Amino acid sequence: MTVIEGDSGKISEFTVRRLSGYYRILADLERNGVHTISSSKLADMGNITSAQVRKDLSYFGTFGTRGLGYGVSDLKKAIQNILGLTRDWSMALFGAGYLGHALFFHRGFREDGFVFRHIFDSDLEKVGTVWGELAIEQEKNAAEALRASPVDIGVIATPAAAAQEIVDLAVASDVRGILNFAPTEVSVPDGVWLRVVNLAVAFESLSFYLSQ
Amino acid sequence: MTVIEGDSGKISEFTVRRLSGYYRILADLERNGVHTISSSKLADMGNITSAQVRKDLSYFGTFGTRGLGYGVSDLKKAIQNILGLTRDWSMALFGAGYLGHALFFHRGFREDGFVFRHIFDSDLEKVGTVWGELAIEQEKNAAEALRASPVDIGVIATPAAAAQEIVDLAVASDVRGILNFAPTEVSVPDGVWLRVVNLAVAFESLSFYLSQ
DNA sequence: TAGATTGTTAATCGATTAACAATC
DNA sequence: TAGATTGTTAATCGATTAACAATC
Repeated sequence: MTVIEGDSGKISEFTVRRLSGYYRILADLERNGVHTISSSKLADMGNITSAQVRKDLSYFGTFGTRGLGYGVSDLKKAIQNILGLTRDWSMALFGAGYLGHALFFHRGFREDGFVFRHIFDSDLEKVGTVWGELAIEQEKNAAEALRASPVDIGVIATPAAAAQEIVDLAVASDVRGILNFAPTEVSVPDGVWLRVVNLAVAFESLSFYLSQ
Repeated sequence: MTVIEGDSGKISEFTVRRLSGYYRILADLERNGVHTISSSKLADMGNITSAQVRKDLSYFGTFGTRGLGYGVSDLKKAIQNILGLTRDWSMALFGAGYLGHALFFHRGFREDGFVFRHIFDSDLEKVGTVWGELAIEQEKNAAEALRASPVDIGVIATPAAAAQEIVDLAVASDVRGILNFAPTEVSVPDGVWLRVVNLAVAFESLSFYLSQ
């Protein structure tokens, strides 16, 4: 388990993922005009326990009122702040295939502050094609393009074989984080954060349980 | 943590996800002509410990030879069997948007035995459009279509607002598993397996660590 | 005030790792 | 045989949950 050292000790990735869940639920509640919520109601909506909710929040401060619960908008803002969603993150997409296309056009990322600034692909046929308002650039010019206009995050949606090379390129271009959607293990140096989304794992894990 | 009761006790989802990782690594090794591998080499390739590899495998039997390690092809076949990848799984895709498109055309799923048999969408503009060799069907005819031609797994790639309703429809049509890609919590009755892939969680968790 | 609910501590549960006898 | 490596047990580590005093 990857952990980070913060003011309040070590925060596990389990906690961070649940915070992301609370954030979405709170946004839904706010949209529906709900003003306060208890840890047990929040827990029910996220299929966990109320103790877990309170414990997760306790790593970052005190956000509730005993006897009353949490203010929906206040807690949502607090979590938004904890997750670093009060600022924009600029991103470069590597790989303009089906998955890259889905990520690029996925609503919600942009609203959350995740903004694509570059799209790179090695296929010259694709170079120049415009997605939204962004033209696909030549992958081999990526280092130069990223020097002129750097990004925080590299999103890897290339085939497995190309992934490590592209990660290295992104790292050399000073990205601080990598989101890897390619179905292969990649490594990054210390100081660069890595998140992995492996679709095959989800399918295969379901297959396992269905087979039992 | 979801667990299942098996012959050898309870298998945690952590173990299943790692098995999926071993499987991919072994497939790569086999493709590269490697014949044997030790638990520690396999561990290095997956960024875990050799004890973890041996422990995971021990839940299902003994697959190695002391002093020598594991036969790559044999272990790959054994894991393929454990994960239920020796048979085909038929699937219905709900939601023919960007993400559905990416999932449908993703190479590798089909090779793994995951085959889409239906595509449903509520947008009448899309109905009739052919993807690969499959025409998009009207979502409101899904129950009927699935009665005529049932599937094992429902893949949910609809907007959040529609997800629970579609899950209920899929469950009523006797799917045994749900893969939820919609950014919302959904619930399924006992006896139906649920896996969740939430892309926003990956982005937001990266944002958290980058903010520290 | 009485009821509700937080924040936090201590207990429990389960996952990971270390260690080593078995054995190729 | 000696070296290597498995399979498994016991120890450790860390995450979750229960419990409850604090307090609105």
